[in-house]
Amino acid sequence: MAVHGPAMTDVARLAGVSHQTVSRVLNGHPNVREQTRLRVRAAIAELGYRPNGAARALVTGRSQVIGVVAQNTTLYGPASLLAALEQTAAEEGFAVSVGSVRNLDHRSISAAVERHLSHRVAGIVVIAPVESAGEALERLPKDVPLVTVDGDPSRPVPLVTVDQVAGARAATQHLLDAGHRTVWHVSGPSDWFDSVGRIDGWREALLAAGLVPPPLMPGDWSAASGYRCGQMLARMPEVTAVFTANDHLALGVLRALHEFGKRVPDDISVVGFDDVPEAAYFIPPLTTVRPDFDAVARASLQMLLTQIESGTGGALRQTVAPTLVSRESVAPPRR
Amino acid sequence: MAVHGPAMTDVARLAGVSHQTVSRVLNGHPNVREQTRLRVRAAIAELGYRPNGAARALVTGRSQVIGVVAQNTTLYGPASLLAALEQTAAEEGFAVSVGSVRNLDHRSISAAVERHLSHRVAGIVVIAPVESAGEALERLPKDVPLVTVDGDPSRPVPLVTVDQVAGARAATQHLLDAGHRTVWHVSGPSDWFDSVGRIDGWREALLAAGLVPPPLMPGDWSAASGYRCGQMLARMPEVTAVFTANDHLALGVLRALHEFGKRVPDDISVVGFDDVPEAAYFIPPLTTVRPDFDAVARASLQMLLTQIESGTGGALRQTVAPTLVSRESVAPPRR
DNA sequence: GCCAATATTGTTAGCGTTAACAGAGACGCC
DNA sequence: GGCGTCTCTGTTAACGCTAACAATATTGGC
Repeated sequence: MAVHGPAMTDVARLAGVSHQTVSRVLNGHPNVREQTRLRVRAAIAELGYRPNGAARALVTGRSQVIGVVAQNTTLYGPASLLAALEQTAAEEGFAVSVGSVRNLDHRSISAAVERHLSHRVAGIVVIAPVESAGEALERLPKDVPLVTVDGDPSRPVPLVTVDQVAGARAATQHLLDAGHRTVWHVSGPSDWFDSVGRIDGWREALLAAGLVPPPLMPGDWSAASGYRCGQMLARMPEVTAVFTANDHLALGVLRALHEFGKRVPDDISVVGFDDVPEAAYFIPPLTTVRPDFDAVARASLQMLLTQIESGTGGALRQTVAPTLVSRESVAPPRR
Repeated sequence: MAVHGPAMTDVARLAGVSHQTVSRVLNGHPNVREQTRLRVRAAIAELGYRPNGAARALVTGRSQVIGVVAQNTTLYGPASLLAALEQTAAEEGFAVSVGSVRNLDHRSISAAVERHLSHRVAGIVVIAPVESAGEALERLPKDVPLVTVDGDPSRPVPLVTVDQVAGARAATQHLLDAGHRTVWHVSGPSDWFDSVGRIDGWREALLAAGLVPPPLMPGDWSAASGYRCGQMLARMPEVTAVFTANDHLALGVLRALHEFGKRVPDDISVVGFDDVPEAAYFIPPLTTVRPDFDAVARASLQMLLTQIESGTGGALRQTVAPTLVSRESVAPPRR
């Protein structure tokens, strides 16, 4: 290991210039003669020189790294977001450092943020979809660019979020439009903002149609909990339409209905949320709501870069609209 | 943003010691008087001092960061691996920097590695499950600790991998044990080692039973390709058992079979691979093979840390055995 | 061909940390 | 009591880079 690569001075010596000129070439500084630039580039290539990010970070006070704090990066949503964020960041020349957290409480989040700060990240993206994270975010150091994704809409922190309410409203409305008398909802955990937003959207759509929302079936995002709720729904003959807070819940519901001999969409229509890649191959293919994770990633990175460059804090807010993807799990009710 | 936090000298001044003593306290150096240590700690706390990782990385030549190069972190396998890796790394005091790559070819991988190297990461984990990555890995700089996960078994590079062959053999054997005359296989893309290993295991099990493997059905991991293969399989009356290279392929197969009126497991048994969380809620619940991603993550990090500490290169190799998870998608064939 | 303006390059001084060495007490042993 | 040996602490010099300034070409206008 021992041997370190060549440093800027080595390149400079080989190219017959000062290290500062090398630095200028590297940073695309304008006033460098073309001929010199080429000589330097050749020297860089010949030595296989690689700039030392640590040294640069030390002197500029910022590294070209963006820290991400997230909880469960195995879930489809967070995973997609992280991947999209990383893609986008790479295009802008930034690396992404992940700080997974077991719980999204104050301590855990602060600790993750501290870790990022001691590496002098240029900015931080917090994927903080739950209640308990909110408080932590306000107490965070104000001197680092920060953006939250799917966080608490009521906090004065820069926020990018999928419009859960609109998505849920669209899903519910879609079922009502198909002719259903009412729509049941299997929700996510109540401390997730995503959950709350989807519940709100569902409720709004029903109220707007002059309907009284039926009791909520609370789930926890997992297919297992969807299955349990599905078993209950299957036993209630009046149920003809179900909107689930994500596709995995829908999968569980579908299986429960199947076991109880209920046919989808003939007996009961189902709409999910997320549009996981497999949703098109559920039995039957699932009508669902697709959030645009790329757009969210782009928006949050953009917001972060703006802060980084301008130095402005500012509590911006941006919302990305999801789209309804119509497949075969919805049909008019049989009378 | 402007304002930088306190530096080590500030802490030193407040504690009435030299900055070097502060450094010693921070790094747990033995020869510091207890009283001094406490005074320093108090000063650190009072100022909210945070060590500057960049400066440390500059002087030591290594940061407390581990770089991960991966392709599609949205897929269940890579995502789980990444999450597990991050968890484990955090416990050891390391941050994880992700370098996603669009393609796993030489150029892309090298570029990602270069990015990590210029940040002077302590080590690199390459999740390189495809053929085209192999070459790139051998050309990589030898002076940085590196471990590959699910890489090319034939290359002289430290490697941690799930025992694909054993997993596939177990899956196939499980179907044969149930009484099936032969087992068909829907595979992953042929340039993935995971794929190749699973094909080998399937073939081995059949050959060991004195059977001639039926033609391979090539898929690409997606439910869509599983669906296409499933449509073909459903038309062939002699097919009674299918082993798919992952659970999403299985999902596609299940749906195709369902559409063709084939019942699982009554008419055809299906076994998947991965044990995605939803597999237990497929229709019917899927028998599958579960790789232990945590174990893989632990093993690779361990291997990496060993290299980091000892400075030894060494082409170690470690294999993690997967386990068969039996559910309802397998039954004896009807005669 | 001369001067000012401009383009290009070089020099110097840190950034905040660790490593290597040096110094100052305290202790024990002959 | 002198001296080697610890234990603890301080001093100095890098690490590789960028920013600020200084110095040196080069250019254009007359």
